[in-house]
Amino acid sequence: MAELYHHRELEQKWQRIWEEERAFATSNDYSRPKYYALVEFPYPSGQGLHVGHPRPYTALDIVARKRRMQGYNVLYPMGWDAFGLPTENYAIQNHIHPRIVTKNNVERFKKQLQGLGYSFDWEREVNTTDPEYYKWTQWIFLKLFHAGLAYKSEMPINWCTSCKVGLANEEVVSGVCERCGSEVVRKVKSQWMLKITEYADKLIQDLDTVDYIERVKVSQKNWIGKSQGAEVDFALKGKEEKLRIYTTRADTLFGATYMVLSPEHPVIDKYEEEIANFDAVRKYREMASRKSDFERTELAKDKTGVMLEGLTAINPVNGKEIPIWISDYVLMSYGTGAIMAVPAHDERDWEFAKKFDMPIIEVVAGSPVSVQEAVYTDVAAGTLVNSDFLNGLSVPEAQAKVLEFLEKEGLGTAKTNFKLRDWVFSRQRYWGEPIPIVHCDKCGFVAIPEEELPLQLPEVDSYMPTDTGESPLAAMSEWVQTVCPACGGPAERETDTMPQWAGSSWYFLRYTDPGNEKALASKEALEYWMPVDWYNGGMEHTTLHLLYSRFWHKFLYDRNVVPCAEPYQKRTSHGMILGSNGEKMSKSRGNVVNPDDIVREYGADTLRTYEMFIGAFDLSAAWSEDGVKGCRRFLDRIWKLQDILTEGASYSQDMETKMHQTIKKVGSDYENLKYNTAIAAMMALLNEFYRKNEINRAEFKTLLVLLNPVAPHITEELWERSGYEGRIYQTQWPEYEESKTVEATIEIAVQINGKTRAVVALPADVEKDAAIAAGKEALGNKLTGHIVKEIYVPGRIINIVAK
RNA sequence: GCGGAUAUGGCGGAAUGGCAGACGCGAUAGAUUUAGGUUCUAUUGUCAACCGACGUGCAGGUUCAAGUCCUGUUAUCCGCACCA
Repeated sequence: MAELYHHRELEQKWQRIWEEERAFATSNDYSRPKYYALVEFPYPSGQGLHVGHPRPYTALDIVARKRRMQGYNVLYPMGWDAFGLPTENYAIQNHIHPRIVTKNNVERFKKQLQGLGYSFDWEREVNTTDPEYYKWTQWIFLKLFHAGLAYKSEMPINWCTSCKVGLANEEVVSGVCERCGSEVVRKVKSQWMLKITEYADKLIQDLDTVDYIERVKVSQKNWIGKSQGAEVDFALKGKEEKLRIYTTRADTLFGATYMVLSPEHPVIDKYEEEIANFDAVRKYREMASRKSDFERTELAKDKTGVMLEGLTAINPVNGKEIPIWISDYVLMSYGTGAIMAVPAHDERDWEFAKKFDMPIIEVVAGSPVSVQEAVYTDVAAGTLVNSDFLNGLSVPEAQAKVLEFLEKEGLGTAKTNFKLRDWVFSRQRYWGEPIPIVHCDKCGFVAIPEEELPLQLPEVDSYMPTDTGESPLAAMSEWVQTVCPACGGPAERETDTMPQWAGSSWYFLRYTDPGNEKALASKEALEYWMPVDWYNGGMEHTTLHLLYSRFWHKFLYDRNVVPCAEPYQKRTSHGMILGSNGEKMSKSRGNVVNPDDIVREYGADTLRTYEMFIGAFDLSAAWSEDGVKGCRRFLDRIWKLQDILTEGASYSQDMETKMHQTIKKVGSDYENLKYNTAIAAMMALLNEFYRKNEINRAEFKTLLVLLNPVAPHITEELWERSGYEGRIYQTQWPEYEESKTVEATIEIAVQINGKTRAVVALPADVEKDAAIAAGKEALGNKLTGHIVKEIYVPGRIINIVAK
């Protein structure tokens, strides 16, 4: 009898040996086939590792280990996305430097990850807060700046009243701060912006060239929000000036009965004198400006607005005079900040028209009820009416024709718009990358010279953001006061820092060559390793992080820094791990599971196996301690196979087919995110050995290798104890023969009218006639009536259709 | 409102249009044990307990055959939200 399975000693032993032997160090031999597997690097929070972390890490660890056994040079790296607010807030509360907090958290995280036996190449660890790392984050920013893609702009930003920091639109959730839940208000500040909109089209188009799971592609497309329409000029009666609007329904031009401008539209100020009711207009604009974006959209479902008395617009296609309104349902930040209102065929316009009693003219027929009763927006079915030269056309035909007309007459042009807006890149915080720009009264904004990078974060007395909204860096006058690199005169440093997204937008490049002092990575390393072959991360990052990093990568590609247009060849996402009550794990719900406890009590291999067995990889799954125990039992039974091990050196006759089938299934399941069924297949195989009460050396060896990517420690130990050659991590992935996965005789269900009535055992290669004859014989007198049809699906089923 | 996903035993979940419920958990009975735990064996969708009938959110349809395909519908979860 073998001794008991002591997971603790055994796991520590192998983690030590792997480290000593540099088992998973990536080779720089660029002649070998490469494989780059990537998981999102964590934010090293003070709470330590969450049980959610090991799910994706184990999944790609399985892929990485399998690839190594298949002869690939594998890069599977890990690092730290360590700038960010929680660390800074902790530092403020406890009066510890964020650098120290980060260092402690990273140490803890690293120890926890190493305790799980991941095959990360720790020699390539990166940390976004390391000046040698953020030197290159700043370098990329300067490239963007020189290319005109980074600019400063006065603009209303989302201001978190509690964090005292500007937030990107994406960080505002339901009108409150994504991080702290406090109220978000609008505040005008001068902000650094990145022109991601310049890449909007490419970011959509190139999705066709990559292998992302469908819902990730869909959400990227929705976020970018491309729409094709037209810009049309409406004349102002008695003025030279024209008002430009944006529409996706130029076909409905004849139905435009009024115009609506955004309250911020500049033309309003211009004609202050002529607007008779300017006091009312001013009042409305003030009210609108006080509202946050959230209030404007969420709380103002009820349409409001004011008509501009004294100004009239002229519909360019029919010369009709129409009134101009302002309303906050029209946003200055999209299109031209002005629309033509076609109440018959646009829901918002219809509501507005009903409220303010504006005329509703039908120009697309097909509605079952009058457009006075309900809005009609069906593009596919309608036919144009009341529209002069467009009458009788379908919507798409009308769109083409009216556009042709507008362009010919110089009244408008086709125009594509995007919902995507430029990226607010400034944070008024300490714990982030300093923006390497100075402001000189004479020269304006000037980049600091590349040789001066990294521009290090100075030591400050307080990390507390100021009430005025300035970064804590602003209080460091010694640091702020500098000389202009262009003219040598006095200048001031930028005191805002970069958002957390910055460091994570390019980290995968640094892994390819992390020590490089001359470039973010060498050309050779980038050409060999990029693109990432498989990137897995959370669904919560499928819009922002993915979009931002693709944007930076495309920019770097255009600047000839990286060799490919897309950073990630394949992107998958994992589901969340929920508490045992099916709710999201959180301290307040009291359902948090600490991975350290599981590792201590059951072992890292058990935790890994359980998290892979818990359910479909891309769906969320609830934690179950009983499920953990079941996986531990499975490993115990693997361990005890030692007791029934016999000497045979090839698969036994009756196990051969099963072995080949299992190799095939486990291998393909590992590739297709079906870790749960891979483990189920190995459990079934294990049960088979117990049923026979024996396993030979060839069978055991194969089973150990198949299981190794999931449970690396126990399989390495059993490998050694059984006297197989070398280490299991150095061995080859087993091959299977397709012909040997097919059983010689198969059991086939025999059905009458689709209901199973008998089962026959037949040779796998049986002919149809013989199969049906055997089937009928097995049915015997159950078969009555006359036979209409006989169906034989090879290897599957015999169905006799009888009446 | 728009977009995406999900719905299968007591539970987690399997099923290229071909015997629904693999695998695991839990449960029941038995063996081992002083006992509990562990381990082992057997049973375990429901009803009927003999043949059998019924079963994948709900209602239809296609097919020799539907959890799977089509049409409609309900519920839950996630994302976005006046983007003209």
